[in-house]
Amino acid sequence: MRRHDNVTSLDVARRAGVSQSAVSRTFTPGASVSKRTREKVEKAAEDLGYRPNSLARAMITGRSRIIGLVVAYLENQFYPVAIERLSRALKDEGYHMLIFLTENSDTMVPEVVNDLLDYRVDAIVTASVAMSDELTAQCDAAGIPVVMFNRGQDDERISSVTSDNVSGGRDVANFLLAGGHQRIAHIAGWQESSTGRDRAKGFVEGLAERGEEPFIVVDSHYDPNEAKRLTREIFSKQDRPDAVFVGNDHMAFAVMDALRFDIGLRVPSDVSVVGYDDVPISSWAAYDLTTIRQPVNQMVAATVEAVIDRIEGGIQPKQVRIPGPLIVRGSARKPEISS
Amino acid sequence: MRRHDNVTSLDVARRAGVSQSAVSRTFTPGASVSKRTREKVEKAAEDLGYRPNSLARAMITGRSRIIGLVVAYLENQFYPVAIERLSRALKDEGYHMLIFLTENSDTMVPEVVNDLLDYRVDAIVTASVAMSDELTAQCDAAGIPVVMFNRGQDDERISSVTSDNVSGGRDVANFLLAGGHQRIAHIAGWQESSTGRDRAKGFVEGLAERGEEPFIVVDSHYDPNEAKRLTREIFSKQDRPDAVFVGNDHMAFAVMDALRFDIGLRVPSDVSVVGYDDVPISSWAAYDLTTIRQPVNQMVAATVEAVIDRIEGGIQPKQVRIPGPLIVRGSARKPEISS
DNA sequence: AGCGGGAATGCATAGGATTGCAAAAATCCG
DNA sequence: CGGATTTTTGCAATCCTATGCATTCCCGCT
Repeated sequence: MRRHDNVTSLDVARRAGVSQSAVSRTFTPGASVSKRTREKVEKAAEDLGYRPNSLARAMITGRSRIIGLVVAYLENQFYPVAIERLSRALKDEGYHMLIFLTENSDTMVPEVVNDLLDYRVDAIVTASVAMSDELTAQCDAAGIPVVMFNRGQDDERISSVTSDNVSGGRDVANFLLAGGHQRIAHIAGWQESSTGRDRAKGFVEGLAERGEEPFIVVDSHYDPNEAKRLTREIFSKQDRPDAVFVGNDHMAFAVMDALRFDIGLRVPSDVSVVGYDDVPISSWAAYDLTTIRQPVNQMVAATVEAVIDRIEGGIQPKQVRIPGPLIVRGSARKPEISS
Repeated sequence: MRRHDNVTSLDVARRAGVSQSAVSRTFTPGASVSKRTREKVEKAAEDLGYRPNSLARAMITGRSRIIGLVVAYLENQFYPVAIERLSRALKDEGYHMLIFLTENSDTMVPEVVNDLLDYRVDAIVTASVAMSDELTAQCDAAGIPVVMFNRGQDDERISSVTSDNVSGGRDVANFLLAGGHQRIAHIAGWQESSTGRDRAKGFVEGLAERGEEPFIVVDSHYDPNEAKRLTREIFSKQDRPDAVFVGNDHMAFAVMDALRFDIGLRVPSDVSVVGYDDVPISSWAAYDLTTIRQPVNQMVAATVEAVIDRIEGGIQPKQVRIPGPLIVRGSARKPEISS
């Protein structure tokens, strides 16, 4: 097997007739090198095809410039889109992303986090994944900041970035009430997750403020198949809701399919449907889903900021909550315009 | 700023009363350590919370156990799904994924690849991204194997894994002809990409074998908006196709939306639509898309195998092409069952 | 008891870069 | 032009682990 003798800074140094330090310095922004040596080094590096070894650099500086991303699943389009933005934003800051897919379980997450710690990532971003206290402590002890994306957390040691799910839920309640709906069901997101809980909470509160109660609230565990099953169950009875707020868009599509194709109801004339996220598919004509937009760009920006702050500035963790607007489309009856 | 003094193998060695080598050996599978020292070391490591530093290990072994993934965009659900599978499969083999999102351009791809080379990744997997000859040569010189996922390549130095797009295209042609369609359009994938070309080629050949010609073939550049525009253009004329084969599912959805909601045609009674990929959305009732399945699992398995072979075995690059079945659903008129 | 051989251990080096420190060179300024 | 700075430069130590080699240990066998 052919060994590819990597060209090192020493090789470059020899060829350029300078010390190895000089080479290092030409490739370190802000280091002190004269124009002449820099040119010599650059020439030699070019000739030899030299590029600094990031791993060696990471070893000595103690920064890998790698961010670990832990994400549970990508079927819900919200995450791929967010990851895409996140990756781009981090690249602009000179960071790279080591990605891990995992189940949101008590056995897999620690395993994955250990792998990340082994790679001495500079920070960990979790998306749709919760961290146990134990794990949090472990990262904290290792001095590795954790930022949770789209999942809140009471633990003060962890930064989190979410949209304002409570007010989002409340907005949905108000919108549906304004549309004259009487019997509003909620197929809620996973009640073990902060997003699921908060959206449900805001929604129920919103109804309560107007003296109303939800027709029913059920936990879908963020599983579209489960959501479908629940839809069939709830809507095939005689006394059925006239509107449903679904915990996220991805499930809302499944719900709409079930309503239209399994049960034969029409949206929105028979039932109004509202989702949460505003993923790209929501604007597709087949669904045209009214939903709360999660401001992905702002959320990503906040995440990157939180990450960088903690890595470079040593700033304390913070909890960011960004409000998102209601996007009115055709899947839910609209309120009469009151003059 | 507090320095988190990382615990090193030396610390563990001291505490366990053994040499640093012994520590290293306990954490290296297959190395020669007695049960007694192993236990002492494990105990000490546990106490101190020691975990071997992957970066240091990578430096000395020359393997980072990191695979670089370059992918152009994640809106097309085919890629997130594939990435998810890929990540899991690689993890099982002890590899991790450094992910890069890029445009499929001549300026960005080299930039990204350089970043990857800097991290001394063990291999590069590209998804929906083409590599210039120059770049290929560069990776080759660095001894880093490249595997292209879902994109073919003439260059023998690169492994590629695709489905059999030519035969897939042909199958579509046959299916639509068997369904009695007379005027079949093709809103093709990007003709600069092998997938786009091959699917179009197989389709046109398939028609030709039965003495037919496509109604029209246009290049959508894999852009759903462009596909929509083309759909409106093609189908709003008097003399319109009675079927359309779309270059991938993601565009097929856009096409169906345009047909139904912009033009007011019905699928499949007015127009049959066939896609390519069989992403999860295709089976959603709202689209119920007839399509060619890309066998993601097999493709991922082949990709992982190709990667590992080249890293560990030094096997030569190879081109893998896996056939995928036609999945018949409701978006295209079905052939009469001939007794 | 003595010997042979495999297993276990430790020593020391390597891997490729960054960086504090001190020496050398270049620059400034009166 | 000489001394005082400032800028460049090189030396050498450091980051953390893997591993070839030499040595020691242990065990079984005659």
